[in-house]
Amino acid sequence: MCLEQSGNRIGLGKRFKSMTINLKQLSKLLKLSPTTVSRALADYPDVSAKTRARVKQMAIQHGYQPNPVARRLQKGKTETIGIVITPEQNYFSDTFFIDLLSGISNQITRAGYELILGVASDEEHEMQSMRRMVEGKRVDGMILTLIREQDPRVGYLLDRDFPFVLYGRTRETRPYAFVDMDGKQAFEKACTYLAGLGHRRIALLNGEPGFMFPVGCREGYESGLFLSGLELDPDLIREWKHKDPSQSSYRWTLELFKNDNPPTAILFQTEAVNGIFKALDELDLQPGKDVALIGYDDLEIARIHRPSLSVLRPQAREAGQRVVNILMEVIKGEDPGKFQEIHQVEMVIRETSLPPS
Amino acid sequence: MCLEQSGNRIGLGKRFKSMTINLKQLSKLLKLSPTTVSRALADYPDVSAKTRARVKQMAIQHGYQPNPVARRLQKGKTETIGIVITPEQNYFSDTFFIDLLSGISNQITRAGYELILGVASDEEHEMQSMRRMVEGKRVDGMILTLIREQDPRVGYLLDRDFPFVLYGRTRETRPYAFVDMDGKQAFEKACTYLAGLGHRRIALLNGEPGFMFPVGCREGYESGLFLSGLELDPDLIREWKHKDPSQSSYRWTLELFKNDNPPTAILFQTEAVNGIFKALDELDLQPGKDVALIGYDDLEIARIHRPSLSVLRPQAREAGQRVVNILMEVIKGEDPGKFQEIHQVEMVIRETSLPPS
DNA sequence: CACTTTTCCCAAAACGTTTTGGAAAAAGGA
DNA sequence: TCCTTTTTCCAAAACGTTTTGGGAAAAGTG
Repeated sequence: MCLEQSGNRIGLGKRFKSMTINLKQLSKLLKLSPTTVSRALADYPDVSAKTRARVKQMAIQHGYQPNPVARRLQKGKTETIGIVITPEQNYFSDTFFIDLLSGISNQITRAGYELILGVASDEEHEMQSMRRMVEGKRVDGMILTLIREQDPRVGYLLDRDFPFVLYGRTRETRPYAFVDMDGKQAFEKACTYLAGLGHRRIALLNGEPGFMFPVGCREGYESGLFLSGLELDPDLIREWKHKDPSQSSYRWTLELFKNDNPPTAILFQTEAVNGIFKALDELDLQPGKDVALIGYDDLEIARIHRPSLSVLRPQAREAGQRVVNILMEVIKGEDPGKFQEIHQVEMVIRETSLPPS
Repeated sequence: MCLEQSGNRIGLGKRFKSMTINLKQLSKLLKLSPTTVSRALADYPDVSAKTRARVKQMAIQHGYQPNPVARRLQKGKTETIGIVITPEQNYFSDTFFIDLLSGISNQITRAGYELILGVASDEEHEMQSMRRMVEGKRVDGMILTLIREQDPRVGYLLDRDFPFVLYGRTRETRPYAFVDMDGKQAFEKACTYLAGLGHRRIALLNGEPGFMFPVGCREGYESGLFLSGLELDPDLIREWKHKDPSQSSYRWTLELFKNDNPPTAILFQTEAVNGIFKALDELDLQPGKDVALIGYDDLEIARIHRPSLSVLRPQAREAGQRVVNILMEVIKGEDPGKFQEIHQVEMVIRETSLPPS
């Protein structure tokens, strides 16, 4: 008993490793060369069907899996994609982002690649984390999210011809690959819908300037007003802060209704909904009834709130998958400029988009 | 112009690679052997101070960084840690988890390691994703979170002597390494605090059974009642569902106040706060004034809500860092049973923990 | 049968490091 | 001076794959 235990102890470190078999051992078992085994498993045509079957069967039997590190060295690839997130900017608490990440992760796994994650506290560390991945030869490609209008990451990667794909867009003249939601079309649709219901004073509570996504939202809003024959009133447009969406949107909503000609509808990013609800509550205005609301992103709260929130719903999972598929092409050497996708956004009408009372 | 462009085009694929230098090239530049250069950079004592300085200077000048893939192959390590998250179980939308992840990621980077992320849709895929990492030799160790009472992941890893650390605990007799928050002490503290204010009917809205963390919370709650000389009333204990914290806690809170002897205080996980606020609002009860509230986890909403929510605040970042430090020791071969840490939880009194009216 | 083609397999090299086991040169001791 | 010790460097092997460039045996062709 005591002996057995100490026997185990000594072997502990090695035990796991010894459970695993490598190519040379497998080939010895089969009385074949490592070359042939490798090629059999990779379905090369120059190995006979009979031996291929024999090899595969033996591989399964012994649970052989090629050591990815060795393969990466030989192939000169890391088989790894990098992404850096900055929780400070909130973004992450959004189920939307989780869906995006889920799509990304699953597609990467399907390709036999790995996703490595960096968590940065601010813009500077974000860049630092990315440089470590790129210059440290730790990844074959990068995925960028939460893009800013002037985004140094994009210039950095373009300068090095390093493969990357944006979820979003930026102001950059050189061609690059991206997948983006059609925020413009979405907000235009929402705006004309509300105008069609009879709303004449439609407000926009937009994301923080500096980031790219509010730009499209604003364009869509303005275009929607124009198409509906409504005037643009700068008093009805404000921005919430990324660092605390609820707080800033709360303050802004209160302020907005001090106006002598207050809005009857608000367009906004769903992230900011808590502050709006809070403010409306204090003002004794019923969401949906007194003020129509349409949010961008279908978060949990939008579904469970009473009244439930009408929203614009981007298909985040699908977008994440596309990002990865495109990145794989770019890594293969395809021209990034060929891959610029803008995805449509669906509108989900629930209880907060009624005609004005 | 045109020529230049096409020149660039042709070289595109190679250009990035050619920017980077490897050990052999560097050693040629220095007129030294690769051995010496490698050892100089690694501060071995058998290379003279003079050449070491020369080597390091040249390495910096040419931006040399050892290829991590080659080093991993030689060292027989992946220098990689794995983690799998399951967004279905919500968990992730919690800033608490982001803080934990942030601590984990930063500490892993500091160690020169990589963090690879799996996103699984359910328990089965969670296991599948982990097996891919472990059996595919893609990681040196695993970090597990959101632990269940009976957690197959733990048994799986123990059976293989594969290094891992839990954030949380499980029911398992074999020794394993973990970092956990002292949920028991936290809820006991909160409970006795409320009782000290004069509350006699204190309710517990606890996490879903099956997971481990609600167990400690309940123990602390019961112990707190006992220490305060209060009876345990099963009618005052309910569980919310992980899949939709807000919805289930909303229903439960409404139900609770149908009681002829309703509570004057509620203990709960902050994750469930939206449903509680919503229900209290409908019941015309003011949080803090009519019902005292203390939540577990200091989420954004706790700070910005008016009245602000008193909370128990776990130090997630620090916990994440500890998890990584411990995992590194376990990977080195230390006995996992030596590393079992339970961290204290701080109580933050804000506006929702007043005496009963 | 003799020659060509096809089928099937393999030895050796390569990927970029680190480690092992010296060996030459310099320094120290008598 | 000669021997020993210390200092400083390096060639070769190893990590576990995949790819390259054949080569032997079998099959086809006339």
